[in-house]
Amino acid sequence: MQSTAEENYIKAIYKLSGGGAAAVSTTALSETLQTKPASVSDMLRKLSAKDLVHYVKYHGVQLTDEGQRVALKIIRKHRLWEVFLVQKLRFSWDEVHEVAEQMEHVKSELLIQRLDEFLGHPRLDPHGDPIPTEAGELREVEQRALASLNIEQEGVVCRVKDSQPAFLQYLNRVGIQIGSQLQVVDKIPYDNSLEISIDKSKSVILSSDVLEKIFVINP
Amino acid sequence: MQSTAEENYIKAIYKLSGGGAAAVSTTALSETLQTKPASVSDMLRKLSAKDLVHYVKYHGVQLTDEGQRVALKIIRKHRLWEVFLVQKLRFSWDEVHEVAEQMEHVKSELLIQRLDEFLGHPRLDPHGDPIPTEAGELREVEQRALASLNIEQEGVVCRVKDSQPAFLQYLNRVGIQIGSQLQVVDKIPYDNSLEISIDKSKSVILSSDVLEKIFVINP
DNA sequence: AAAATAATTTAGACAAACCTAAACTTTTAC
DNA sequence: GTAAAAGTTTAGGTTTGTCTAAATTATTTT
Repeated sequence: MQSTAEENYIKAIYKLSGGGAAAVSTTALSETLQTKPASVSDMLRKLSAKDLVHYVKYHGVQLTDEGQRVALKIIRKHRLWEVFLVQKLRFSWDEVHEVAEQMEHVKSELLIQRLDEFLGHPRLDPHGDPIPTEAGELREVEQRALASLNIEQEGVVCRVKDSQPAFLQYLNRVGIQIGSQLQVVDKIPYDNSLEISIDKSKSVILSSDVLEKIFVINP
Repeated sequence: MQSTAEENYIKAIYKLSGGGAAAVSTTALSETLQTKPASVSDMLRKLSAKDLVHYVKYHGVQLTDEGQRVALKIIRKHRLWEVFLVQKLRFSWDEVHEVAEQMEHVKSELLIQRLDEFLGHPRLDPHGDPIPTEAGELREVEQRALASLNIEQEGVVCRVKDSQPAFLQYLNRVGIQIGSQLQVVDKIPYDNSLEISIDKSKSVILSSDVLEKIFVINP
């Protein structure tokens, strides 16, 4: 059984490596986790001793198969709790992350099984991220970044890859949510921003930073 | 804000003092919390510095008003989660305690407000214990221990004062749950046990230990 | 390819929450 | 009312997870 701190490291390694494949640097982890690089080194030695990561000094870490299984389990719990908070307790998508971050560490197999059942075995969380199955499988949906669309092309928002309240509140304000119909009205080559129409009505200009974080289907 | 460990001490003091009034000894706490008396002394000094308890060396602790408020908040969270687990996730009453013990430490005012609302502002948890209000009030129901009933007298089970799985599973086996109609069939003076009929059908003999833990209304 | 810079690890400390062993109070027993 | 027993606290140590400062390794620059 892992401690909360260990679980947070494993989750961070998973996210930074984009699914557990690539190696992750100490500095990257220290930024994500808001701890000093020296503390990260310590913890990596510990996770390595537990065979949750492959760790080569000065050359970064990768999750082992076991580490990956653990990561997917935590992510499953996190995303199921997010669905619960939004669908059952009327949280908005910018309020769920911090609370789910705490609930994901509650230890009980039965709890997660029953929660999944209670929610009707959802496939996606409120940000459009896929929920791993009990067996640890990620069912990805084909999708592309809004930034990759050309003029006139359309898409339906299926996912946003940033859970920070500030970003989600920004999307609330411009009127973008999961399911919004977007269309590229114009390209501004100067800074790679796009003018986007939302649900066939108002249009806004989105910076390339934002365009990289919004994903659509049927492009 | 209190740590999980601090919260567990405050909860234990509340329970052992029977509501925060009486003073509680170091040994009693060490037994309840499964820690050594020396560790309890340490923590009491710490809680005292935070003004959550009145602590006089060698003479036990009591909760301060602030400590009592904190205790009731934790108990409120614990009992609301128990209701959730039983009513929404089909847990049985002997499975909820351990999980609720973890969930009670999640920090979010909004979460508890919304959970309370989602559950329909329940007044009692699955063991019949009252749920403190948001304002920190305990709405007790008039009740008496089964042990205090005389021959022929009846009552409806409204509460059981022991959340240990072993005890609750014992009640499951003899067929007693919240709402069961009990009647005293016979008194056995030798060991103060009683013969009790359950829901006007089968009858069982309950030891005085057990009789002290079951509470009834309309006696 | 050596020197400068950046990234990383080791060494030594600290706080929280626990422990054991020893010292100290309080209570109980005679 | 003193002595033994029981209960409690203090002193010093451990583990987990963090920190700063110093040492080490890798990378970049020239």
